Amino acid sequence: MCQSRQQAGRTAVPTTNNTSRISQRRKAAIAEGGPEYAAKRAKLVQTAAVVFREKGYTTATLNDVAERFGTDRASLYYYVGSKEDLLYECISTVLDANLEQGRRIAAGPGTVREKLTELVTLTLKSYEEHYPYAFVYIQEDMSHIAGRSTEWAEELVGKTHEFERLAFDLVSAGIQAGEFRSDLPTGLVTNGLFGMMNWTHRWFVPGHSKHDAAEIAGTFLSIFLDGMART
Amino acid sequence: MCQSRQQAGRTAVPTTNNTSRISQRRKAAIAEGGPEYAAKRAKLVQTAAVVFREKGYTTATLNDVAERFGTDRASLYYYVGSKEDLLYECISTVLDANLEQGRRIAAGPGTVREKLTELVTLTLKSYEEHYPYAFVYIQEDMSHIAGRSTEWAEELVGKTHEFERLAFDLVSAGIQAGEFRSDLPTGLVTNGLFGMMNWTHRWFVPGHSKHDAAEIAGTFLSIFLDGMART
DNA sequence: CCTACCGATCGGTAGG
DNA sequence: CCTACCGATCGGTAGG
Repeated sequence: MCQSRQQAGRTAVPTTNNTSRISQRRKAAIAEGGPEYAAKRAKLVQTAAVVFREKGYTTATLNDVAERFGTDRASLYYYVGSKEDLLYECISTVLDANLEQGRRIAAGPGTVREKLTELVTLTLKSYEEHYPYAFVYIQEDMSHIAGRSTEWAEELVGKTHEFERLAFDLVSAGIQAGEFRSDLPTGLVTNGLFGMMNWTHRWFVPGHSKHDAAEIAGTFLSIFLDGMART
Repeated sequence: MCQSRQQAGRTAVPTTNNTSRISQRRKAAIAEGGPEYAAKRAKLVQTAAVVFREKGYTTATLNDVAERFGTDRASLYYYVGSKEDLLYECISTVLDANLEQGRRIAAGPGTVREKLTELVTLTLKSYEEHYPYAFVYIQEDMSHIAGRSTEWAEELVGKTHEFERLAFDLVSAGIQAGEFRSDLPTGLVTNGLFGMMNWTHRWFVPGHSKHDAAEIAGTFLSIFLDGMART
């Protein structure tokens, strides 16, 4: 794709020029914490999520985002420092929410089956609630997006792994406790569960599909929990 | 990302200029059917598949492909008419193979469980065998890639739906025959199965992963078939 | 002086 | 098959 001259160069310096006048004004506006500014910034991120969902992150241009936002492309830089900033904002919101709830479920009371039921339901309801942010999160493979391991990409990949680990540990505990069958590799089982959940982004459009998140979660859980039951 | 002027325009005419000198020479070479030419063209498609897998189709440039192929970007047009041609070649090979085998399985003898076992095993072994073509097929969402409904995109989407329909009909037949439980929506069940299979592209690297296609297929089938069993 | 931008253009690269 | 380019557009920044 088209790269900025900073990326095109051989240096590994940050992509964004953080000393430009517009970036200084952006930082000042963020520091001030005006509620109007914050609201308009959040609205911009939402607009970006809609456009990224429609066209894909790399194919979508900042001009597409600006047009939908009803402003000029150059004006976006009053709110964000780069296109990647927009992607980060889209993803981190839903990811942080999922992770916090996931940790709470894992640490809470209940059997493995109950906790997995909560975790799967949370994931699909979060997808429904945080659409299209959640779509962008699943669609955009971080390892493909970030050419090199930037700090923010590593953070998002790390948090994704932590969430997956919550499920893996629950499956593992279920096998240990004798709730689940023990003849299948735990990693493959967990990957299969996430496959059912994450592939929804290709066919589930909240508000426009035949079934809602609760029904989808229920169906997947029926298959998974019965399929994993000790015979 | 950067779009060609044909796409940027409002017309629905083909992207490629098929009257250019290089395209006429390409057609002549294809018509002649020289084995050397065909072999080098196939090698180019394979190189493209490797690059598309690494960077993603839109992010990858023809210069990336040419560099890996050991030639100039402009020279690629002696073998293919456009970047989209390379994507089509990558995908149609694996898709046609899967569809042909899938039809044979569906039309053949056996119970629903036996046929689904064959279909899932075929899909994962095909992924393993046709990697990285198969990765590109799953990764690149056709509805995102083709801005408008081009002929080749429609063909690939149609064939994908036909393959999915084979599985849907098998699940449906299994419910009718009393082999499967009847309390879950057939569409969601089928989507869950394809989710398990297709999400492999995010974590399964043939030859570099802990488990092979047969083990993955066996694990998914154990969960799915036991989970779908009539209680 | 501030805010929220605009019109114009930068260096580079896209597919062809 | 390369050299030499095109019309268009990229993400990002300049001054006002």
